[in-house]
Amino acid sequence: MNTPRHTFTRSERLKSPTLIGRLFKDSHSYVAYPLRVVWLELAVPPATATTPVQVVISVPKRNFKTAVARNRLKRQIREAWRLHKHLLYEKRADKPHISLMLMYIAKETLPYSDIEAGMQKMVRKMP
RNA sequence: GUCGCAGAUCGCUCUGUCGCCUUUCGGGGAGGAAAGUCCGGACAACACAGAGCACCGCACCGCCUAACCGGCGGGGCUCUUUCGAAAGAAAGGGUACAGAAAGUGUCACAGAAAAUGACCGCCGCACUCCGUUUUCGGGGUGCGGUAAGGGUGAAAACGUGCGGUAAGAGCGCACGACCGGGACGGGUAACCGCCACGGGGGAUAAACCUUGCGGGUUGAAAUGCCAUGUACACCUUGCAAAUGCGCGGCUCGCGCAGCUUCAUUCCGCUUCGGCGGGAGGAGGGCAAGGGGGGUAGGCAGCGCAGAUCCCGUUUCGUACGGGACCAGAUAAAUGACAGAGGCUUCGCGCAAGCGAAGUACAAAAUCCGGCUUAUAGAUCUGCGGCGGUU
RNA sequence: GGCUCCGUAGUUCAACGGAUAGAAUAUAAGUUUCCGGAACUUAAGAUAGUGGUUCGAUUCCACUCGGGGCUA
Repeated sequence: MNTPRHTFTRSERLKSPTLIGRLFKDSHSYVAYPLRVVWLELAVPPATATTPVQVVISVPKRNFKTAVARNRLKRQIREAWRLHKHLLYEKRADKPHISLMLMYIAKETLPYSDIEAGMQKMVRKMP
């Protein structure tokens, strides 16, 4: 058993505005508190993709007014994704590529342990 | 030492594990405000004969500056404190501070009157009534004169004194205050001092306005460039079919006929291989080469650069030399977690120390110069008060 | 990123620079009713904040805070 490398490079991020627009139009979603998960299967993966999943992380300005608070939450979510994404990769080893959006929906800042628990729940609920 | 005010500076550190962006592969990687976007520029594209009007902005003076509604210094006005009997002086703060003698507007309530000021009062004249019966005194009505006195008000038509008058009045005079243009002295100037002359006009321009000065417009999502494909306009060549007519909302689409084709279906004939006809579907070109616009996306603009800062020399305008600073992301990198330490406050303790809590505000988005706002805590300088020591 | 507009009771709107900021509706109390509704009477409730101009500011000016719209 080789230990997976917990990386998070540029090609693993979802950047295309058109794809993100499709994510909001026709997609599946569920809640793994404190995260809301929006995802979409793509038959043809984008050219920039090198991994089974491309992810975008979002924290709404409505709930967190200052950029400092939003940045810290996004970084914590990113770390949780980085350390747990291999579980989702194993689960979806022979299924199509997906675009994934993780939105932070709690009204206040929660400790990192809660975000980590939400990330594990997200992997369990993903089909 | 402590408290207050003003100014200036700094604004947590280290280790481990796992990561991110960038790179010339050595390395580098948020701020004093990166914020608000309130001013001014650099830079870029477009426009551009000259002048005027309109619109917007600015408004005491000098200097700094690439420039500014910025900074520094000065002047005027004004407020506070201290000293002083007062005049005034000192210190500190504020100041959008051109023009009210170009014109227009507004000035609530109160008050006689708020800008052509006569309500009461005072004075004169005429008529009349009463007392007195000589003069005179008092009242009423009318016509005039008068800004000395009057409750008001934010503001009341220069102030004090003398003269003057029927009563009064800058009506006249003296002194003083204010305004105007002028001489002299000081100052680069704003302005200040002083002298004589003239004047009598409330406030408000962050009301309209007038005067002077400035402003071409748009902003890095500007702008320039590259360009994937079983996508597309157009051109050439080749390929057995790929043409004609009509309609509509007419660079596009639809319908009908013809043409080509079919792992479809029906009928007829059949030597069971097929052939002919009808229905239905599909096709409005394809391939190769050229080639343009440009979507997704990418590159430049965008930083080892500079109106930057420091030091030294200098002919003190400046020039030269040396050094410092050194992010470059684009659905957004500059971190997450764990541990240790520092600092502040509180509690316990004689003390050493122990424990608990806190450690701000806020994150680049082309780049500079300012302004404004947020900010735990720390350091330095100056001034003042209080206490202690010498 | 740039440009631009707005902020008045809980809500929707008024108010030439002039008295104690007005109206509707909502809220509360009372009258009426067997009870409720409706009606009537009464009360409470606001100029986003700070500073300035002015005798006087919701109004004029500056800054701050909050919200909306336009543009690509």
